[in-house]
Amino acid sequence: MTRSRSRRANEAWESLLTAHASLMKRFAAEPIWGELSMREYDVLYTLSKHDGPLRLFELGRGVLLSQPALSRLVERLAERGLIERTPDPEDGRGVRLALTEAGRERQRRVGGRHAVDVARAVTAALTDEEMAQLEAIGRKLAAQGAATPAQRNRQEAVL
Amino acid sequence: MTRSRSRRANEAWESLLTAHASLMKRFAAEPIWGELSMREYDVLYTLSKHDGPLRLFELGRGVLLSQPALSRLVERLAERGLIERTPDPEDGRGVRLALTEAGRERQRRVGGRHAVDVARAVTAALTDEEMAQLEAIGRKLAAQGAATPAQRNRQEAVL
DNA sequence: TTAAGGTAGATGCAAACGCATGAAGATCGC
DNA sequence: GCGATCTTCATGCGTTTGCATCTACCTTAA
Repeated sequence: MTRSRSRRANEAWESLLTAHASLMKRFAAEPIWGELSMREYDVLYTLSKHDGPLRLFELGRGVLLSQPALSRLVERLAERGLIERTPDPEDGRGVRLALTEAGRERQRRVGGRHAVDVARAVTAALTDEEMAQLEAIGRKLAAQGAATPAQRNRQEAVL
Repeated sequence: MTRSRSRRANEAWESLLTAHASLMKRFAAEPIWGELSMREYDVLYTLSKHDGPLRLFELGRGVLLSQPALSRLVERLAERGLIERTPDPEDGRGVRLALTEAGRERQRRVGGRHAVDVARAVTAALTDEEMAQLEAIGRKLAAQGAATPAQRNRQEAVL
């Protein structure tokens, strides 16, 4: 790999990081969250995307949080009546997580307002083409991040 | 604004979020960080990018952390001898932050290893053109996030 | 069948975080 | 020039996080 290609990769990643931090701060400052933290909303949103119940470790893939922290975050949301936690009948170790009706309603309310802010910020900054590019690029990067070390080794071996 | 344009904006943002979480997890799992947390490294890196000393609130713009949390993170790094904190002669309220020699050396060591991982992941996922697109898109989004509410109002008034 | 190793989630505990607030200096208006 | 307001950073305090570890269950193979 050329030196400049590595450098460009790092610049692109730093650019993504900066955009992320900058916009996250802006979104967090919006007065739309009510009693929810952004992390809590993230969990409710992830559950709302999938129709069936999710396992804790599946939820963990999408959330930037340690397993114990996520376990307790879910516990708190369950105590507040937004999530229902039931033992998984197919795996005695597991838990099945699903939104309660209150949780679903809360996600919709907050999510609707948040989507407006996201749309405002992103459409103000990007053209339609750039939005499409970002979506495709994000998808590729996420797939790369999700790859297991073994898969990555195989991938490297091919190069 | 059309409904689908808003929807595309949200999909693009979600794509960025997913990529961010996915790759951050992967990078965090790499055994390169030594005694540094990624947030601590982020601060050291930000200081290393600017040659002159930085004010605390300037540092805060780039870091996704509350002001008190950043204040204490800097305090801990100063206690460990990686950052030097001196009162700002031009503003009695302020603090000037700079890397010590040990801090600079530590940033270089860890940063070098981290850059290798970033390059591996990003170059494996993206073409050169996509990397360039991501860099440009991130720059635009960051600028949008950094705009003050007043600036955004003016911007909207024009539309 | 059962022992060995692996995986899912919970818990103890110290460290770190966010919110609210305080202290001290800067800035603006009259 | 001086009080009112704003800005910058620090601190008290309750909450949340991460690391290490534990328990319970699943899986594999002899």
